[in-house]
Order: sequence, then C-alpha cells, then structure tokens
Amino acid sequence: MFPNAFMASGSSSSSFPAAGLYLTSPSAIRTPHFNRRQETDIQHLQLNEMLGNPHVFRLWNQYQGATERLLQESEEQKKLLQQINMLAAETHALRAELAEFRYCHNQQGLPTGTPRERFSLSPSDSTSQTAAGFMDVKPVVNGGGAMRPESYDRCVLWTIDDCQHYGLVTEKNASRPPMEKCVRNSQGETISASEFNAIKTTARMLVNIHLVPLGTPADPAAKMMTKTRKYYKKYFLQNFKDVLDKLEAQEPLLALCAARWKAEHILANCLTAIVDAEKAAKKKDAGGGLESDDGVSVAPSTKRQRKKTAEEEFGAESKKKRRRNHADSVRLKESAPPAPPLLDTPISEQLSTLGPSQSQSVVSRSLVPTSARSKVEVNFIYVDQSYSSLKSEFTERFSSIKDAIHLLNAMESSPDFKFGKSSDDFVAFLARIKDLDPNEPSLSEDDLDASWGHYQFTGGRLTCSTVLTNWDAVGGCEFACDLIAAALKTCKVARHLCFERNIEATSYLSDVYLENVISKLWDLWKSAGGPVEKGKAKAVDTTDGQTPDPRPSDVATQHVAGDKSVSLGAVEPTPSSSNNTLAVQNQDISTGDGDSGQGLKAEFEQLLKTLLKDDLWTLVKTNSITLPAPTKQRTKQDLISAILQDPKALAGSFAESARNMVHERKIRKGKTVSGKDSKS
DNA sequence: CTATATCTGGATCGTCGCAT
DNA sequence: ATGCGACGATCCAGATATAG
Repeated sequence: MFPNAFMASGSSSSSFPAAGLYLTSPSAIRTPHFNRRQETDIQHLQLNEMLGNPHVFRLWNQYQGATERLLQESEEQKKLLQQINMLAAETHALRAELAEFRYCHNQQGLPTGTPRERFSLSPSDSTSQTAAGFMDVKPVVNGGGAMRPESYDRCVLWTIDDCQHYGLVTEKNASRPPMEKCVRNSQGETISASEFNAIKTTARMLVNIHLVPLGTPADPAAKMMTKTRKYYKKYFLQNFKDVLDKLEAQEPLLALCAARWKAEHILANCLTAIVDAEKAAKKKDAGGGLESDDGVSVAPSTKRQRKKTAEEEFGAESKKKRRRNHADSVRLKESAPPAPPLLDTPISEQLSTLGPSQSQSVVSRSLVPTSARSKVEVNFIYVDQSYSSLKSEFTERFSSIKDAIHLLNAMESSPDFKFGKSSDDFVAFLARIKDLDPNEPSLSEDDLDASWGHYQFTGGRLTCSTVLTNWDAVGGCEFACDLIAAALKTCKVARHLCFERNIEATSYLSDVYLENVISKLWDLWKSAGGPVEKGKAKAVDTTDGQTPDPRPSDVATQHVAGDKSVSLGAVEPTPSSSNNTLAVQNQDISTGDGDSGQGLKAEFEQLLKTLLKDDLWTLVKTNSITLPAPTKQRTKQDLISAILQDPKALAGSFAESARNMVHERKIRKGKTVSGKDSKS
C-alpha cells in the first residue's frame, strides 16, 4: 500500500541518519574492524560506553540536535497554530457580520428584488451557522424565506401547508408529500420526470461526496443510529446544511420554498434510499442459505417473496412484534463493531513506513492538545518532487493514472519548456494545497478525512478549472511537479487521517483531484505544444509552433486521436489497458494513431454505458449537450449516441464530469458488491 | 423477462408539551 | 406524576423504473 512512500520519500529528506539510531540489528553497524566478540558485546554496552566510539558519538550528537530542532519547530508550530486560530476566529466574525449585513440589506429590499437575489434564512438558521458556508457557496443560493414573495403564486408550494391546500398530501402523512409533484418552477408548473430524476441524481451525488464519507462520531449512540436525516442533523449539522446549500445552488427550483423544505425532503429521501439499500445488502448477506434469526430458512428472495415468507411464517398478530425485533436485529448488526480491516494487515505496513521520523513524531504529538476532533500529526508526510520519486509514486501506487507517467516523462525530457512566472492564482492555489493543516479548526467535516483535499481543490474561486487555464499560468515544469507532489501529499494525508481516526474509507476524494490535476496538466502541456516523448501519446497539432486553441469545437473531431487520448485516459482506464504494464500502455497508445478515432469513441461509449440513464441526463443537462428532437421516449442508447455526436462531449470538462460520475457510481457499487463478495 | 434499485405511503414507535 | 394527543422518525410493503 501507499504508506511505503513515507519511507521512500521521507528518508530522502530526513535529517536523521539513515541507520544507527535504532541499534536493533547488530549487523547494521558491523564494520570490518569489529571482530565477532565485539559484535556480540555491543548489545550489552551502556550508552556512555558506546559514546566512546566516535561514530556513535557523532550520531548521538546529531540525534540530540535533531530532537532539539524538532522541539523548537513544534513550539513554532504551536505559535503559528494559535495565530491561525485567531485569524480563523476573526474570519468567522467577519463572515457572520457580512451575512447579517446582507440579510438586513435584503430584508429591506424584499418587495422589489427577485427571489433569486435575496438571501434568506430558514427558521433554523442562525447567522453564525449560515455564515460559514455562505462565502464558499454562490451567494444566490437560498431562494426562500419563511414568507412567500408576492411575485410567486401559491401553487409554487412555498410551504408544506401549500401541499395540503393542493391535495398533495394524505391525511395520515401530511408532512411527506410526493416530491415529484412538489418541485415546481417559478410559474408553479410541475417539472418533467427526467428533470426530477436529474435533481435526485444531483442530491445523490452530493450525499455520496459530502455526507457518506463522513466518519462515525465517537458518541456510542451515533453508532446505533441509522444514517438518515436525523443522524446527519444531529452529528453533522453544518455538513448537512452545506449540502442543502449546494443542492439548492445546483438545482435552483428547490430554492423556491420556505426553510429549504424541498431540498431537505429530497435529501431525506436520498438518505433513506441509501440506508435501505445498505440494509438490503446486509440482509441478503445474512440471509443467503442461512437461517433467519427466527430459525426459518430464508431463500435469497425478491421483495415479493419476502412478503410471502413473512406472512406464511407469522400470523398477523405477531407481525408487529416481529417487525420491531427484526429492526432491532438489523440495528444490532449495524452497530456491532465491524472487523477493523485497517487494523489487520496495513497497520504494520503503515507504522513501518513512518520511518525514522516516527520516533520523533511521538515527541511532537505529545505537544498536541486533544480536542473534540482528535488532532493528527501529518507534518512527517512528505513527497519528494523529483521526477524519479514522482514517477515511482505513480507506477507503484497510482498506476491507474497513466497520463502521469507520460506527463512526467515529457517534462523530464524538456524541463525548461516555457519556463516563466506562475500566475498569482496558481501560486495561491498551490500554497493552499501544500500548506493547509487538517488540524485547522475552521475546517468542516466534509473537508477532512476521506474528503481531505475537497477544500484545497474546490474552495472559493480557485479550482483546477479556474487556475489551470494554460501552461503559462503554471509557469514551468518545476511548478507543475510542485503541484503534483502537493496533490500526492493530499492523498497520503487523507489516508493517514482515516487511519488515525479509525475511519474505513472505500475511496478518497483526494485521488479524484490528483487525477484531475494530472489530466489538466497533461492537457495544458500538449496544448502548449510541449514535446511528447517518442512512442507516447501524440501532442495536439501545433502547426507553426503556435499555441493552438485548446479545444475549438469545430476542430475537436479532427483531433480526436490526440485530444481524446487525454480525456479518455483520465476518464477511466479501460479494462484492456488498466491491467497492463506501462510499457504496454504506451505501445497501445502510440500504435493507435491511425484508427484510434473510432476506437477511442467506442471506448468513450463504453464508459458512458457504465452510467445510469439519470447520470447521462445530468451530464447532458450540465454540459448543454445538444439533443436531436425526440420522436419517442429516449432510451439510454439514444442519449449516448446524442452525446457522442456533440463535439462538446469530447471536451475535457465533460470527460471530467463523466469520470467523476463513474467514480461515484463505483463507490456506490463497491458497497453493494463488497457486501455480495463477503457473502461468498 | 427477471433482478435490482429506488421511491412513496401506511403503520408504528418515541418524544415532547400540555392538561389534569 | 400521569395520561393524552400531536408530531416526527423510522421501518416495511408494494409499486415503479431501470439494467442486464
């Protein structure tokens, strides 16, 4: 696993001597001058006797010096942390002030402004709660205050009471109307099923990215709770609110209501669905060929079969009791401490890879105060930005990102290509990725652990897309390597955070961002006319040495071979290539020039096929893919064909979205599949 | 066509506030 | 302190959509 990199890269930068401090192996310090007797006796020597040896004495002095420096640096770090805390507090105060000011300002101008221009607070929102997320999300997120604006008709369903008025709820469950009929446009018209599906897909995406990866709080009660709306509102309120904000930002129709009830209902449904799916998977695992807790043999059945079995085995009278018992047993199964896979094999690996600095990190850890969220020392994690070190990272640990090797080889062969000054945004972006401390108190839960990297790569206006606009913005190979090393470090830190906090993560957001960074840089390199290694993927046509437009839509299809090899490589390794060695991959790419247009298109089609129809709709919608006039209900294949015919679909941003979607789907699939696997 | 995923509605339980 | 009703949360069953 990856932590070996700590040793590999850490040792190269460590100021500690490579050997000699541990003295665990006498042979390690054997020299030709020592005879067998001396070799044996060394184990019984006292420290002061060993210090008589000038070599040991020198090592000892180095060790002492290093320890002192470490202590000094820890003190410095503490001071800096305090300063950061103060600045963070100040920032929070200013944000709150700003939010309050905007709130007051908009309240005054309420009757004349359009709803989208208003900033509203739902009843449960306090200024402080809202302010934090407010700066990061678009400022026009929240559409609805408690009162329906006069410009909207009641049929917009501003409040849940309006649903009752329009007969959308049943008497027995007045608080949960069917959302498909409740989400309406500003004229109060219901939306189409596909639009509603797109909204649900967005919600699922946000939940999977921002809520599902969150670890379980230390509170024992949290382990007992099912992870539905109540759970997240109790333990991750801010994250939940952030997701509501994001959902409303991405699906503005959901903002046409009071107190965000529409977005909240959509999220609640989504969470319930996820919980149900997990339970179904677990139930299947437990039920396959085994006896149920009632001693009844339960076949791996469909839901209809389940009903039959239940009714046959239990009378109506006992049904209620059985249900509750069953629910409890499910809860117990869920709450039972799972076998901690992280603690099985990887622990020794991870500990061993901490290398020489591990013994020192104990010193600095002792200085770290405990808080509600345990602090994790990550300063020892280091990624060397030399080409050889970076390449070994990508061959050993991130081999699926095959463009990384192409890019690194290309840069290594032309290290001075277009060397210049990085853009200010790039400098700031890089600094944020490099320097952010996971112990920073102002970070929210969805920026930590398995989601570590989220804030660095998406916070504010600095993102891969906005910063990595052209190679001039990067400034040169050296800075590109710096960025790659920083992105790699986020991957390592994410894993270490999860490890330290006992979080079982099936995937890491940082990996996605690393892939994004590589994909972007590789695009920029080729667009800038950067020389590509012989036998590797070809550069984009750079006629007359001029920098071409990265993706002019009218020529996109002409450069399908060169361009798509980039986006597709980043999208997903194909089954044929993902398991091959790099050499084979390179060969494949290099020989694919002639007819690769069709081949890659087919490859892209394969990728799209792995997505659900909902996902395809989302992609079409968000990327403004042009669809032909419908003659009948569109099938999934219709959508794929339409996407493939649109030049926009060949652009990097589309591929990026598709790749992210596939990744999310894999995560979700992975959960159910792993459940099935564990059964067999 | 079958299996699976997702969603809604009904049933039930737990919690809270209020009246006694 | 106890009982009662309102409300919200959760679970389950069945319906529907979708993938294979």
